[in-house]
Amino acid sequence: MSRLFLIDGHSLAYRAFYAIPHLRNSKGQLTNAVYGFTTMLLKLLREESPDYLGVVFDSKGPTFRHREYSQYKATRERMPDEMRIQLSLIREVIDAFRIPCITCEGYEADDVIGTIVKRYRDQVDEIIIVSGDKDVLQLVDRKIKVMATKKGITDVVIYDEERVRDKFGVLPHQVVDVLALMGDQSDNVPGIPGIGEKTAKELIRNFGGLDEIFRRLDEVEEGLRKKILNGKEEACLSRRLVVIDTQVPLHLNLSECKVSDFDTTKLWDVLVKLEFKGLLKDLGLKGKGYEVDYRVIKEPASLSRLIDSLSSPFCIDLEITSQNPIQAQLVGIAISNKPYTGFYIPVDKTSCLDSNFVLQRLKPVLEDERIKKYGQNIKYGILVLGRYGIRLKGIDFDTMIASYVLNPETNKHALEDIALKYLGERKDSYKELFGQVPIKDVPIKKIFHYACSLTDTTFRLVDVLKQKIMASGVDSLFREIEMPLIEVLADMEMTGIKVDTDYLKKMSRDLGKRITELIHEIYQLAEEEFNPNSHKQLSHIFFEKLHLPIIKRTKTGYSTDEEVLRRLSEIHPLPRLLLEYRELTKLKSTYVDALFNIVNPETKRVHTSFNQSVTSTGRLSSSDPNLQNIPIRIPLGKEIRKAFIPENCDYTLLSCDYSQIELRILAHISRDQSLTQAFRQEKDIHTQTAKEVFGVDVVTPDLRRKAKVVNFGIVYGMSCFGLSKELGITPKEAEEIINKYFERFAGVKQYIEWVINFARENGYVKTLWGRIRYLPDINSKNRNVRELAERTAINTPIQGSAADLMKIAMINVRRALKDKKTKMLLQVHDELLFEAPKSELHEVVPIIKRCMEDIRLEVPIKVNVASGKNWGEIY
DNA sequence: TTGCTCACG
DNA sequence: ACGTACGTGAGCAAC
Repeated sequence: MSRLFLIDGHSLAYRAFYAIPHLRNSKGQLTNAVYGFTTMLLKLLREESPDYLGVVFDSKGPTFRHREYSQYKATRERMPDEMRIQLSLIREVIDAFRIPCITCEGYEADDVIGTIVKRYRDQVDEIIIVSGDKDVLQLVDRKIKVMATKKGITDVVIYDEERVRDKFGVLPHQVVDVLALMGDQSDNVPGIPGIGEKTAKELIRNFGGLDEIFRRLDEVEEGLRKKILNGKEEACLSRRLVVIDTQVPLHLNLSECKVSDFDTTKLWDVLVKLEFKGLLKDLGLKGKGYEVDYRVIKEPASLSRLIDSLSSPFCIDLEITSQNPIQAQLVGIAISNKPYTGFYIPVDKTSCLDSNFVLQRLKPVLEDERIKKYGQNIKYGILVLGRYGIRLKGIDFDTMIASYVLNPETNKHALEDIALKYLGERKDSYKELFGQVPIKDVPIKKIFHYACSLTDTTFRLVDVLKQKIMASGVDSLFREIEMPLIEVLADMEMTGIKVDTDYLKKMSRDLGKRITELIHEIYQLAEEEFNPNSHKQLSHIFFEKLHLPIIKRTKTGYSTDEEVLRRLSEIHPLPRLLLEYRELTKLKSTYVDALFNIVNPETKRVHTSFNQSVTSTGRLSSSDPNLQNIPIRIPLGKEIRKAFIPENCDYTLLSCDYSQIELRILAHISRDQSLTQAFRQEKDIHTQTAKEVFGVDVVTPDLRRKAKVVNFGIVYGMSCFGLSKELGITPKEAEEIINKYFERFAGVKQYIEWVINFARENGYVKTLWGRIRYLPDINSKNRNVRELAERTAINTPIQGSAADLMKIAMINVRRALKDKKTKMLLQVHDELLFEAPKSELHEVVPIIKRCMEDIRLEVPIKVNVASGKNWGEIY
């Protein structure tokens, strides 16, 4: 049985465009319609295996219908530009599938489809029209069906004769008569005024067709008859407009629609361009083939030859047993120093190349500053090599970091992502190649190719990324800040911070006891046992059993967050208990117990990971454990900080934090008179703001608090609603405060307007040190989306410049402390934490202060220094 | 995996 | 009429 499928191209593209709201490639181009269209096409090919397939598009110019009726489709909204630009990409995809795109000048897709249906209905067993448009239902008969998208992009429904009758109450060939009577809003087809869907269908059901109605008008009830008589002309016109023309002068041969293999090269190119990684994988497409020369180093002599050849830049990657660099064991080393080549040195205790031997041989090269090293996530390599007593030097280019400075917004900086994006090569990840098999159990003859391909690809990426970095103007950010920072972070991670495990143990016990008590009290008040961690069960108790008022909703139900609980505790004792329960369990599970479990039992130190390629603004992030969110605001939480201690009693912890760094940056960027003056005169900035905004001379603590909230809000691009909620005042009052602020700090207002404009015109914003963040949504038609982009445009230069500044300081501090015993341990965005011998304090404090403050801006930069016997007692 | 909540700057 | 402050990571429940 042979089947022909005819797709209404525009109809399907529209459906895809609206079904998939946001999808962009890394260049910010909208690709939602192409993606949806391609997915649907692929699904159709797979599930229906059509014998013949064609995609039909409307022609560009006016059609005979426009000549017939000048108002035809006049109310139709113009195709959105974001959609229009995707049409040619859709055609490229169709082309790559070797499917014909069919159009005919002066005719709509429906007419072309109708013509094809009529012409070839005898040559195939079945024709299926794929369209979201109901007009084509008129073509349905025994052999012709319509496949319509129901909702989303994959849900479809098939209309055959019976289904049309069930759904519309008339036979397929009667559809045109129904439309002639009721009209079609979307095409601006008039129909008869006063006759809607219901009446139209009933008339056609009773009379069989339009002509029959006019012949037997006397049988129609009087009011309706009048309408029909008056509207006769419109009805006839409408009918001519909705009837599909099946006599289109079309040059097409059925054989052109014969489905064949797709053009892999073309498909590869277009899918890479669009960055549809999932589809590439789905289709099993590989990049263009290329010859590689990958070798295994099996004995000392060839190792020597390799080492001798390593005089120019090379790329290195370590194959290890674990994700965690602290416990990772070396399995092999891959090296590439020319494109398309690679060497793999397996290290094994049992062979003559054991890890110590190989590393000792490589050490002089690895530690040679003059020989440049390339790598992907080099920090990891530094940490592993550090454990083998090797200090990697000459670190020149990290492809992961390069990808990050090029586009900090994405989280796709894995080698597979970068290779696809910049080389157009699809790489298999370890998991795809070897699954769950541990690296030690993968035979060398398989792993060597994988390992060499990693270094080879990384090596070849360097040139491409260098070009991109120059073109984006982020070269000095990359060279002078991000690359040097890698070693600083590696040092800090290696050092770690000491934790008082006995103290944590006791705290865990105490918290545990109190939590048990609380649970009992909660059960009593709730009069039943339930899991207080379960948001669902809790909502049930609060809002269905106790009928407490609903304060806030979440996407899926009722909110029970802190604000809600606080307000509910005014009227019921249970929420208060829940608040305490939440606080204690959070502290216990997230901090006390988690920290205890991750401490190195021998050294009693924890080693966090500082990630350099995560945030969109340029900040660092910390994980495993996250040491950037250790409690400080709430009193009990602060107790946890006391668990962080110096190595021994000769040492002390030293904290150096930037004072009001973001507001100082704002003062610098905006050059605002009042703001810069306040900082130059070393005024308390919140007090000063309060004076200006509230117009008072004596600032009460409460007014200062309010001004502080305003200052925070400014940096975030707040709305009057946001401020009103934060201060517990009406939006009107908040608006007055904001207006007053902008009146007194006009430079800040100007900055905000300027930066939003800059983003609109350029599609990105920049920090003081040239870090870029793209904002593709800045011109979005969706207000919420656009306004978020505007707030981001305001905030990113501020937050990001502060991050840049801190990174510069860290690099300088490390260099200045090179010969000191004092060690940098942690960075918490605006604070650096050190471990210093008490005897060295007087020496290092001025050094650190100078490094951190020595950045010339319009306003002075100030660092507060404090020390203590644990992290909790510093402040 | 997603959603909610909550710890930090 | 709607939804509304920037940037993170982690634990837990429920699917």
